[in-house]
Amino acid sequence: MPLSLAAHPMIRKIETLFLLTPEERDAVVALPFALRNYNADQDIVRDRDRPSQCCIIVKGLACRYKIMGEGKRQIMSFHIPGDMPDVMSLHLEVMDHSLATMTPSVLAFLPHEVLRPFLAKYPRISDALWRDTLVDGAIFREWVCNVGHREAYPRIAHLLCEMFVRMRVMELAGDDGFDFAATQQEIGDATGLSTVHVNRTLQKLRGDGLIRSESGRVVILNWADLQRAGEFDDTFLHLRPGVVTH
Amino acid sequence: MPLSLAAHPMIRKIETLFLLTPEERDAVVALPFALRNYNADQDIVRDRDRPSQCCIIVKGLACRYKIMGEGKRQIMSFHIPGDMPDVMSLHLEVMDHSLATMTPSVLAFLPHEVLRPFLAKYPRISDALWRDTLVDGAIFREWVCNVGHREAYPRIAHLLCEMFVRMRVMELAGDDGFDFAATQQEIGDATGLSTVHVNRTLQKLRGDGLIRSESGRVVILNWADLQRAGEFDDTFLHLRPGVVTH
DNA sequence: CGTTAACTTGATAGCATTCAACTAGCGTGG
DNA sequence: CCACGCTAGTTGAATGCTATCAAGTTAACG
Repeated sequence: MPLSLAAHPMIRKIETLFLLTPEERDAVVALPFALRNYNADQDIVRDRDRPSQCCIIVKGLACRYKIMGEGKRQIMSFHIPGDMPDVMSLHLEVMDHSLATMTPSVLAFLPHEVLRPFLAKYPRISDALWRDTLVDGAIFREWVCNVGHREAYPRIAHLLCEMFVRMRVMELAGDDGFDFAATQQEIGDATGLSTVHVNRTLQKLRGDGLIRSESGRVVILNWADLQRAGEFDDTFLHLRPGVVTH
Repeated sequence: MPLSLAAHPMIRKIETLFLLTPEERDAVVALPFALRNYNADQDIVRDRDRPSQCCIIVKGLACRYKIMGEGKRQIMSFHIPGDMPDVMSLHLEVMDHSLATMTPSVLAFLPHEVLRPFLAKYPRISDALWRDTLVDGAIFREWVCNVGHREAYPRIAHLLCEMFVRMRVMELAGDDGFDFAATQQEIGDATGLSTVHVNRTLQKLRGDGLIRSESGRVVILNWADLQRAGEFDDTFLHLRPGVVTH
């Protein structure tokens, strides 16, 4: 089931890291992805699973999470179209967390047995995927900093900045805002804050004229101040120079 | 400057993930590592650097950190002999954090120009390094959970469990405890807690008979309860089955 | 239009920070 | 040899950010 070249999420994603040759691009497009539709809040892979395939998010919003003691859950990252949140399963047999959709989504799957020889044949693409997992790691480190050393207000501001830049790079956001269907509960699970406090903090961000949030959408009213509030610096996203951000 | 085979930290490290063939082992030993001594609290690479080499920790204790606003610092990981904390620089040009020793240390360096063709020649070792960076990523995710959803007591317990298992796997710890020269300040920087609170929490852990801590050394008095206190589960370390832990 | 999920608001409680001071250990230099 | 200074660790009190509890409001949806 071929995906169209123009909007191919994997190509766009890799090219946020470096430019592919035409042959490489063709090879990616020729890969036998299996598309599948998901509802909101469906698990894609679960903690302790041993996946035999990798997925790419084509449409929708997903997250990694882990259920902690007392049934609370920690969200460890959000994922947007183009992301391949389980490439790691190529090298790590057992999942140490779960992956789930947050909105109705479309995912493209590729079996490990197809991907492995493909990467052996195209080492530059293999390196690109390695690089992508390294950027993921950099984002996790940033989250450690965010949750570890920032208070609620900058913490949420930083999260919004990250999502905005990542979406813009993938051309999924205009320059004024982006679709972000996370509930306040989910933002709390990601930032380690209670729903109540997320609510109050968002109100403050709105009151300060930094953002406006409608249902499922965040409008950036003052990008400079939002970045300042979140101490945001996009170095950790390791974007290829020349990629459009703002 | 060849390192002895028996205790070669890179080999031992890779073999916590999978077993090397004799030829692969020889090839690793033959690599032209450059050894260098460091004092405590010296930077190895700095935020924004563009490293041209990778390092392996041969002896000592190191950490990744980032300076946050107001001069506070967040430690994002601790590193022990065998760790290669900047392999990522092979694929990510610019450092998004710093790397520093915490104790007097010995490091072995290998230029990117040597490592790159080496990895091209030994794809299994290349995959092992990829895998190792993925485990690093898994540890960061665990830290997000730890800092995001656990209170001081389990948070510190979890950190101690992690360090103990990692050290045991590298045969750097007996079954009763391990050398850990982090100051309470540094533990605070890593867990996002104030020095004062780290101090009080350690006292509680000691008072509950879980650990004993002398200068630079942690003695595990009750491993089962310490794990329970920290909700610790070593899945995220992705150890090769058969590796000795406890 | 009823039902449920998401969001909002107010009040109370608690974990952790901050400030400040004090102790212990250790190396240096007079 | 002891004073001095420095670092790491310890303790107490006060403040504060954030969680929790409880209830009410809005929005979405069949």
